[in-house]
Amino acid sequence: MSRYNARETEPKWQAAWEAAGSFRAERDPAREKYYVLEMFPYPSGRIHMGHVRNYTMGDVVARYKRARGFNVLHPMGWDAFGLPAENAAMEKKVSPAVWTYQNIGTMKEQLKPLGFSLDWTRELATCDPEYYGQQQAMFIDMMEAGLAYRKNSVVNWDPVDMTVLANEQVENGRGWRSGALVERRELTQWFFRISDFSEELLEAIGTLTDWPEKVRLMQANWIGRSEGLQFRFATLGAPEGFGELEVYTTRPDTIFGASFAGISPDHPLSRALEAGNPELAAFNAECRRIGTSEEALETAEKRGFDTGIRVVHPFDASKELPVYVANFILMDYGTGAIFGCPAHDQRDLDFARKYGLTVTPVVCPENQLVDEFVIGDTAFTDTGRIINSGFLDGMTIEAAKAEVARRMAAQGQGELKVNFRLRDWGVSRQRFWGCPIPVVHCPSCGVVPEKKENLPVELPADASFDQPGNPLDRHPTWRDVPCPACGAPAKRETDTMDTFVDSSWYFARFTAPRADTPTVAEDAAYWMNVDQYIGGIEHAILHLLYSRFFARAMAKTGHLPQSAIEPFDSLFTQGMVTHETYSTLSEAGRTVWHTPEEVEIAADGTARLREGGAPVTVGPSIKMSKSKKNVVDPVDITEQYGADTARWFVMSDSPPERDVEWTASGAEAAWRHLQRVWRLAADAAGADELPSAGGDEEALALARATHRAIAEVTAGIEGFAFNKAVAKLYEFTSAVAKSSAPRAARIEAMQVMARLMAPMTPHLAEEIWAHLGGEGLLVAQPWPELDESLLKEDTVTLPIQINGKKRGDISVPADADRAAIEAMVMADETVLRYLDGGAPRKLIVVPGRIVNVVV
RNA sequence: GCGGGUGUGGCGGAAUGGUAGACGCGACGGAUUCAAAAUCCGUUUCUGGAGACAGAGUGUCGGUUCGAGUCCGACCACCCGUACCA
Repeated sequence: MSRYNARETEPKWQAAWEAAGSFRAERDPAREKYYVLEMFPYPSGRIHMGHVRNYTMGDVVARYKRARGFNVLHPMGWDAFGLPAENAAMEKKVSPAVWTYQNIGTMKEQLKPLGFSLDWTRELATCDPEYYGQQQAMFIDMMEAGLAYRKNSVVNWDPVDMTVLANEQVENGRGWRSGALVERRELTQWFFRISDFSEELLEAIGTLTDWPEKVRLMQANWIGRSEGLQFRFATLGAPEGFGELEVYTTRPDTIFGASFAGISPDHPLSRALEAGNPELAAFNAECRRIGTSEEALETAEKRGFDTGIRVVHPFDASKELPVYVANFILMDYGTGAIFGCPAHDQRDLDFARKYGLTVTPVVCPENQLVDEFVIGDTAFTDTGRIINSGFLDGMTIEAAKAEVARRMAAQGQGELKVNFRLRDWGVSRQRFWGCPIPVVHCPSCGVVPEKKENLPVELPADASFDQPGNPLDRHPTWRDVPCPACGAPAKRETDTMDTFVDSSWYFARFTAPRADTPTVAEDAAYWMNVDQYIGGIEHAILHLLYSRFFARAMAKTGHLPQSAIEPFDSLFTQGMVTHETYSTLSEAGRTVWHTPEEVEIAADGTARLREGGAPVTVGPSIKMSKSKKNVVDPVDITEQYGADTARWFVMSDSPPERDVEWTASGAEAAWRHLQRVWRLAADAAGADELPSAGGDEEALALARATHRAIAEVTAGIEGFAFNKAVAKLYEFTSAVAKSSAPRAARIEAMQVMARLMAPMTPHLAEEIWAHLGGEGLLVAQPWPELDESLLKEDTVTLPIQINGKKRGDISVPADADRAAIEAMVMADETVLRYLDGGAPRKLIVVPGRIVNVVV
């Protein structure tokens, strides 16, 4: 018996598919289309198990849908701009473009042998001028449509490297390279008006019925609609021009519990006070060192600075509240100023306790006496009745909110306002390796878009990375250009675009990747939307929200049909591939990460370096990442066992939406199973026709198993439960192996086996198909048809519970009614034993499911 | 901090409120073999018992139900995101 040789077989079928053009997608209005897309990879240099898992899932869907008769679009590209290329440029003296295209070449070489059914003729890379030139054209359209504008905003500034840092590059408030304390610096930057769409993006979540509920929730919370009151305090002792302090609150009902007002360190009032108050200036400087990330700001110790300014309570002029600058108030949300009601907000309470401010409860739980209600260390945030609040006393929270709003409006001091947490999308990056923002700054004309015929504005090939900062800033021949409007000497914008812009429309570009416009109407109309989008849960908010916005912006500027403003019909978020982390400490006390290959794990679980034997700290299993070096190379698996084994393995065991921890042990098992299937096929083909009594019965039993497999595998694939589909294929394999059905029946079973396995293990499936005399390429065959009549069972086994515990079971005809089952149960030996002569207190019969006898 | 998720044998996991542990890995036993590899068959949640069987058991504590891994409440641990990593 010859063994199945993946190394020879896989390239053979890949060549056959290539020659047949099996995966080329052509627009054909006569056929129903299906667009399946996996989030495109960043070309880091090598593919990893996460890619294999992601693209295998998409490929299973693509191949299955093709077998179902759809005209399938399944493209691939590269999310090719980004920081790592610049880091490589600085560290290895290689140009970002060279580094990136080399990586793309390597990764393509590693992907191809996996046999994904991709239309490679549509390949694109976002760093290619062919792609980003069209992006620049859309940027100009968006400027003209009022969707792009400039305003000031803050960045992390490294004062030693004189460069802007990404949040990731800030470690404990210091720059990762220089170690310098980070500052916040204000720059004029480009923004997209995503906040104009807050309400619509929120509303439309309701239409995304084939998205995971968790993603819809996360997006809704991110957009963060709140209904509140915006009002103005009169100030005492504030500088010129700050007679009022405008605050936003969602709890106007607690206004009588207010004990302080708080403003962000970046609030204009705080900035105005800094000049004459060195202490405050120092406090603010320290706050700014926390950086710009919300996480860092929120987890930092809550601190405040009493400005000495007071505000007057809007309903009681005798009450004055101190105004604090507080490090936890974000300038980006609301007005950058709040009032604090410690009794009913935990953060305010912590703050009040720290600075000795009064804590007055103004909402009392219904079941508690007002006199006995005191606030300890926990703020009361539930519902109740208003107390200690003058004219609000006795009201519900809702009534009090309305009353406060009414009186504020009457006093001309405030108004109801709907607020969103979602901020406009800042797209400027002070970096080289991104899509240049196609505008020119002219001393007389101001900000002028580049002429479309001059696009693309290409990145220079000769940038230097020998000093930190953006090389475009110090590249005179690239930077100095005539103004597109008046021709006078002017300067290009040297900021490039956020890489999220690149990934916000690549799905649309795939429908016409070589066009000299961003999209082509007919192609977009035919192929959009993406029917099935697959990617990591880590993109649940930003990438998907930006794409939803961008599709709307493209519709407004005529680049997508209105029907495509929600570009992803169905979304599946796969779990990540995780692995343990291995680290040692360097002499300088810094953490040094090691790859799994560098580490040897002993039987007792302790780990040491293969080289030198130094003890290694084993960290928790987290997302595979280059920076932590906890990566496993799929190329090794593919070379040893073949693509089908790797594909089969990543589809088995773990449910696709869950994280999977990579272990090497299963690959061997997957390979063994594929060998077994091959042997079964070869056996069936070579079997002698044995005249066996009962052959018909055996054949029927095998046909039943076959059709059960068709039903179960189909359900598994349709329901994105690939691990269950795989489990059912294991069972089916077992059934065929044990069957002594005649040759023809076994050949038929194995032909169905090949067709059911084809989405996961396409090469093996083709080989079996050919070996068993199947017509043409299996890839062009339809999905096996199910004969429902073969699924029906004559008898079913019902478990019997006594008091909810299983004590036995009975076999009953499948069509037995309740009364018949009851009679059989009451005659059952086990039941009689437990009843001990008595009558059951209750008898629950769920036909086809279970029987429960309560004694 | 905040938002979202996950938690079941030695391991990955299965289970429309209805037999907890399908399927796979590992382990153990057997067949085949001069022997091994490969392959095939069987056992495998834990505790007690020769066994029939009994008791316990789905992160922790409590609740709803004839019946809870599944529903509700409180907590614990870990993971993802937190707007300049992609």
